[in-house]
Amino acid sequence: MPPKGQLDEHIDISKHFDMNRNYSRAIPAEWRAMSKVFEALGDEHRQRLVLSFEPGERLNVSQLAEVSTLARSTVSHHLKLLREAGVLESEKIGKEVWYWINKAWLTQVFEDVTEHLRKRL
Amino acid sequence: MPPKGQLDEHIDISKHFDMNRNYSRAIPAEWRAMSKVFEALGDEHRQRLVLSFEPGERLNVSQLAEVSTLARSTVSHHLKLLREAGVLESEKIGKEVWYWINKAWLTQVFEDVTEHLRKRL
DNA sequence: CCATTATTTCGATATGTCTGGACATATCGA
DNA sequence: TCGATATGTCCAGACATATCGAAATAATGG
Repeated sequence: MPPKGQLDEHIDISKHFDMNRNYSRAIPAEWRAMSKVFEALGDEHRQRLVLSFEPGERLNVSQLAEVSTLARSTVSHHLKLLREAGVLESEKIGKEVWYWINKAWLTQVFEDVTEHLRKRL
Repeated sequence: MPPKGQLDEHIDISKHFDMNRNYSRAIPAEWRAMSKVFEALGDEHRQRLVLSFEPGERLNVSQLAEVSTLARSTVSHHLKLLREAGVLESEKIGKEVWYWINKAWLTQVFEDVTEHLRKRL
């Protein structure tokens, strides 16, 4: 008997489904950007941190650590991941580092993925 | 001039920012649904599996395992997570289990989060 | 300088996730 | 019922992430 995955010589299986065979190829740009976002927002603590912001608001690490149940250093770690994912932006002013939501970019990426979902999936 | 969000030492700190203090409270419904999706799509292999589908297409586990670089049991594991997250749906027909993208629901959830992002963040 | 404050980095440990092979279950046809 | 096929589950090792406190870094004011 043929091993799994091997094709029956009489039938070309490729004609039987249109499956996207690009599995190992590059992921579409809009998904690649979103990939980091998914990863960042997949964690409940990071999600809560993001939801701590009011519209247009900037918050520093101490303020975020204050409402969080985590240690300051841990909050700092999560903020770093959120910033690297593009979810948050930050600016250091004096001793403090202020964070805010990268709203425009985030909205754009979400819309791109939604569009890709609509048209290509 | 003081940067936005910076505090005056003479005045009660609580009056200077509207930070959402509901950190430890319930996460909004649209984010709770999205939470699992984020987690599921945060993994590159799972993302590739999802992107393997052509519009409206149904694929079974063997087909998905075939294009994947992972062992069949591993693919099965990832498919389970994607199904539990609501990204994929499945139906068993005979010996085979067919998977497809839960497009309508997924689109809806993405739009809900985008709306929440627009209006509340 | 020195002390203070805000934040990040480091080190250690705990916890969680990914992975593939072995095994179990389900379905179908002979 | 038996054998083949398709899928799911369990397990254990490898690997990654989360967490905290302590130490290090940076900025400020005296």
